Amino acid sequence: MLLAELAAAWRAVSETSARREKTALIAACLRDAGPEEAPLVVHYLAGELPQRQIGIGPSALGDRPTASPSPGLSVSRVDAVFSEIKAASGPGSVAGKRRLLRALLAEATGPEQEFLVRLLAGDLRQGALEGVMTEAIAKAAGIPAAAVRRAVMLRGSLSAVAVAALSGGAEALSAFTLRVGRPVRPMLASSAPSLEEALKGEMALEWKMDGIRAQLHVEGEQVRVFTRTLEEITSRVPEVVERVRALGLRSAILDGELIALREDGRPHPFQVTSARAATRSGGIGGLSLFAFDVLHLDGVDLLDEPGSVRGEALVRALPEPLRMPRTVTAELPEAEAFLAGALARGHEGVLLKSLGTPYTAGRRGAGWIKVKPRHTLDLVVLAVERGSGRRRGTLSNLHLGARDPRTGGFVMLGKTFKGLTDRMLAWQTERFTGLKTADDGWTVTVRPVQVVEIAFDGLQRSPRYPGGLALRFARVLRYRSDKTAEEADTIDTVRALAGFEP
DNA sequence: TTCCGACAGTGGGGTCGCAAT
DNA sequence: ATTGCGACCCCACTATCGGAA
Repeated sequence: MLLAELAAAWRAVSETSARREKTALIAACLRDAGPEEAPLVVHYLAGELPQRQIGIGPSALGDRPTASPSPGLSVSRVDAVFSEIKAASGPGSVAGKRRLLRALLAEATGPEQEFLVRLLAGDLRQGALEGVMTEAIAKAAGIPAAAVRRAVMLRGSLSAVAVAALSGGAEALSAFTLRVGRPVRPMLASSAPSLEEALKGEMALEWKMDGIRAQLHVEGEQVRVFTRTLEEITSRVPEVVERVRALGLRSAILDGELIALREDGRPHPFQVTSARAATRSGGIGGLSLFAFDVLHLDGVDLLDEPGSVRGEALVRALPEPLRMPRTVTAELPEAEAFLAGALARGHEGVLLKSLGTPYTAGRRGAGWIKVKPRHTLDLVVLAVERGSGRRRGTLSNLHLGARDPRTGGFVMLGKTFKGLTDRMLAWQTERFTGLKTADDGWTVTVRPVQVVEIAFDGLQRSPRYPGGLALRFARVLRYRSDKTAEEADTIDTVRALAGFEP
């Protein structure tokens, strides 16, 4: 298939907002691509590369050569060049990667260049990623979307499933089953503002820890560990591998959290856990496992079993210190006490899990609900950045500061663009245009007078901001035009809230 | 006809490894 | 030795479409 056809399909998908039309366009494109190139089309139109990452980021995409006048590039040739770029490493490799990329772009026409650059930047914005792609595969192969979705969750790969579906139909998809050693998409949780809203009848409650999600595959002596995105991190967490190997499980797939704990059992800040899990040289150690689910145990698949059955299996499989603390209740006061216990021990909150639902991998369903307390501060807007994509033409990303009573100035604590409705976006664009004091084309500096109420999950040490503190997951609740900047929260309040010296 | 679940989009801070400076 | 870049951990929230009720 010519890249030009793919680029044209992308253009068409971008230009319609109807999902069914997007699905139909992509399905047609999949049928046009032969069996060789269909997996590439699936990857590209879902905004991914089969190589995953090739070492090309935004800064490498800046300069483009003159476009070729006529299309000649095939989809498989693009794939070959991407592999070549990925393979480049060692001294001089950055320049080498860029040379290869430039040569590829020189072979492409204008629309093809546009597609390639947007693909590599992760910026296709065609309103079709995995969800729509799954529908399109189903449509192209003439099988139910649910069958495709399930195969994707079990196989962890869209393109592998697409190939099977297009060549072998529903029958080929039934060959994708749970297999020890091959990670599945993890089940995700939605969130609720309070226990009252989340607790519906009898449910399991578990601590919610601020660690790294991990899926462990055990087969006799062999233990492998995967992250939420199915990256393998076995070699980075030898202490966890050893601990699980020592249990002598015959075969198992476990789901849980890895976290760095202090001697007193309280959690380290997330930054410590993250650093330990990211260090490849190994040997740092110090991560503890808290498993909360089991998808397979001793030859028996459990992921379609209800939560209660999997809970019992987990108790059989693991000793208590390796399991996430858990209780089962239908009573609000009991749930509140459990949440208070989790918070008192320094954890984020709790998860509420329905006892009846199976492990619905890869979906953020209503089966699991997280509840975390929310902190708020009244901060002052110091500057605003221009938005992009659908926020183009607006002032979107807010720079937030706390008042410094000693200097009369403000200490920046981070940015946020979250929580804004279109109406708020329109209002703030107008408001901050009126308060503008400087404009570098991207960031508009404003008179620091507008107060905004910000919700956030916690404070962390920051090497970036002047106060040595940054907000975690800040989002806008509402503008406080009833307050003046002199009434905003001070940096002293924020420091006291942090509970540590920056 | 209205409601609601799923999806895509818009980005946030921090850390590591590697290559370039 | 330091800096810059890419990748990947953690993540919240709104708008929209289209099927369910």
